[in-house]
Amino acid sequence: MSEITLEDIASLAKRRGFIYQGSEIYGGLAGTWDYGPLGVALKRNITNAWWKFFVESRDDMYGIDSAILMSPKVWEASGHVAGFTDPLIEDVKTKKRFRLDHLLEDAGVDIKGMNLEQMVASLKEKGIKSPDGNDLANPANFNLLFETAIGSVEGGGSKVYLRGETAQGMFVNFKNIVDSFYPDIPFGVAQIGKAFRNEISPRDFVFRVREFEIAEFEYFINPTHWEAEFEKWRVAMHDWCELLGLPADKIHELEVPAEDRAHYSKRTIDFEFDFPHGKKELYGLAYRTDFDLINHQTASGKSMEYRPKDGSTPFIPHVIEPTFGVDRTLLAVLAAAYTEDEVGGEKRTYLKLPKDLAPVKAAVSPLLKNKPELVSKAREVYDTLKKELGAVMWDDNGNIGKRYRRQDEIGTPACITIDFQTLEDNTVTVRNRDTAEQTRVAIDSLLHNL
RNA sequence: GCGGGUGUGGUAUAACGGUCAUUACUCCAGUUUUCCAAACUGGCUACGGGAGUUCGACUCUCCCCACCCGCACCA
Repeated sequence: MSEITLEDIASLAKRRGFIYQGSEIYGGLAGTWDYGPLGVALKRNITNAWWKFFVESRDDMYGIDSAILMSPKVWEASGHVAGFTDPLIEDVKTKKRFRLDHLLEDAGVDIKGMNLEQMVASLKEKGIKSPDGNDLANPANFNLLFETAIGSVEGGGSKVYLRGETAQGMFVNFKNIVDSFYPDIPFGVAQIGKAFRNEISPRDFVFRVREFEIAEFEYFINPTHWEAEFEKWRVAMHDWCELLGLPADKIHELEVPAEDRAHYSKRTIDFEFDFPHGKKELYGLAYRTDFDLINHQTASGKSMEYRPKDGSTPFIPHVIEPTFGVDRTLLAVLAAAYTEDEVGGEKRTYLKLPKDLAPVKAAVSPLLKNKPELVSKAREVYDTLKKELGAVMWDDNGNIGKRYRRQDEIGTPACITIDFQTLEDNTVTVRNRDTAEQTRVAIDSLLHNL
């Protein structure tokens, strides 16, 4: 049994209708992927489980769905317009690009408030060369925010950005939530939605893409006990991983050192997962302090203070932010579920998905498709289950073994087969995906059994 | 963005400057089949896109696009 690769997963995902290359018939568009029928089902099951786990099952969490287009002032206040930009400069010989700001900082230059021109001037003044020892040229800013324009007149209109993260939608609605519900602190605001980043090089299937889905929440706290809140969510994130069926020994916490942290963060933990292409970031947990609320208070002129009901001193809440990349979650789930073993001496591939996540909950088949009495009985069972479970598939392709293998590959936990005994005593066989074992179950207790 | 590699049906592949582009699996229709990709018959589907060279290009050249590996980036 060889190591599984990203390509194994991408190939199965395409073949079975989970994930397709974006705009494929036109040669594709880099960094975009389309979810097919099974992919969207799997993704929904994941986001629904997330919503249930972090929002619905709690009484301190408020869900929202904010607009993708937001006032440009939001991104100026958040620091994304300035801070989401990387000034890069090119080695004239090797053509490698380096961070201009990093080169200056390494040379002891204080770059605060410098624009690109000033940085280049400072670089020349100091005679800084590239790490490879050559001259540097062609400085350029790379901003990760996608831009578009409001207004249908070409060239006219005003510039707006596609949101680079969903977090700001939560911060700008902080006041609204407080006004509508006046929750006790601590409380959280949660959202699942698309975000966009103009990545220089999208990579590794759906791992790094230009359009992606994020599930995250901002948990507003009193800063005096931020460590305890941070710890609470750290543990909850592991519980979530377990719920997804991700093996605990494939999850690694990385304490992000101060110099690598985002400017606003006092503490960050990356949750890394052993993906087929290596140990990579899956989730993040950050203590964002009061950075965002203060920025928005300053920029908007609206108070972001929270007045405790007990009359104690008002304060601007601090924020703990757990972030979950949905596409990365789906990739991790697929990678963890992808299993090869042998049944009856034949190799088989199957997705060992948790029942709740499986895109198809059960497949129904007549043992033989040329026996009308079996087919009509199977149809009956199918119709009943379909009504109750929804995600049930009818499968009468080829022979029974072939159907089992087919369902294995998409992770269907149970295959229900109607045979001649069914006609006599109203029982069916239920075949288990993981063990390939079959049990006889009365039709009446099928629902309960699944 | 830089460097290297790759691009042939849904998947995995073969060949060739010159008839209708090979094979397997999948898929579809049918025969058959009393539980793990059986067999038989038939069928759909491909040279990533665009220019150029040539009498003729999937094959050679250039440009573009996408994917993979390395670097860089990853608030």
